[in-house]
Amino acid sequence: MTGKKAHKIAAELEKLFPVAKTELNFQNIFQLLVAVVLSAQSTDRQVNKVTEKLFLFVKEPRDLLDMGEEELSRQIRSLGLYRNKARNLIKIAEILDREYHGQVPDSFAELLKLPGVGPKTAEVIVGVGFNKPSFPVDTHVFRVARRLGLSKARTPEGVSFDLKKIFPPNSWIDLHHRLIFFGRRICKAQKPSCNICPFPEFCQKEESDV
DNA sequence: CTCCCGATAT
DNA sequence: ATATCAGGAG
Repeated sequence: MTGKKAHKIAAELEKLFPVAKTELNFQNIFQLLVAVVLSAQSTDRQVNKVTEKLFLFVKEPRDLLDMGEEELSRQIRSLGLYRNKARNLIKIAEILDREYHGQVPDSFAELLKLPGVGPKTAEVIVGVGFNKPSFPVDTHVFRVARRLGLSKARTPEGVSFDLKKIFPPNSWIDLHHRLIFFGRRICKAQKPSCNICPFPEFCQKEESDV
C-alpha cells in the first residue's frame, strides 16, 4: 500500500544511491555503538579519522575501561562535545560490562537507558547493528523528510513515526541511508542543489524551513 | 529552552 | 562571522 509519491521517492533514491549503508567504519556492534555516539554534531569523516586509531585498541567494553576517560577524551577531542561523549562512553562500557556480559542489547528500550544514547542512536543500533526494522531520524532525514512533505512533525521522533507509516518495514533502513545521502549531497541544509533534485514537485522547503 | 564543542563550509 | 555536522541531557 505504498503511495505513488512514496514509491517515486524510494525508486529515485535507489537509482541515485544504489549502495545504502553507513559510512561509519566499525568491526562489531560495540564499535558501531561507540562510532554513533561519537558522531553527534560531527561528520562521518571526522569520526572515521578518530576511530581508525581508537578501534585498534578498543574492540569491546573492557578495552574502553582499560583506556580510561582521560585518554579517551584526548583521542576524541577533535570531534567536539568530547567531555560528554567520553563520560557517556565510559559509563556505557561499565554498564555493558557489568549488566550485559559485555554485549550490546538489541532492544530499543534497553539501548535508550544507556547514557548518551537517545532515540536516533538507539534506532541506528537496532537497524544497522541488528538488522531489525527501524527508521532513525538524524538531522538530514529530519530536514529532507519535511522538505519532501513526507512529515510535518516538529520532532525527529514524530518524523520517524510518520515515515514508518508511509514506507514498508523492509525498506526503512535502506531509505534511512539514502535520505541521508540525498540530504548531504543534494538537499543540503545550506545551498541545496535544487537544480539536480529529482523531486521539485514535492518541495516544501519554504514552508518547512522555519 | 540551553549547553556541550571542534572542524569545515559558506 | 555564522551555520552546520549521523544528538542527547538537564
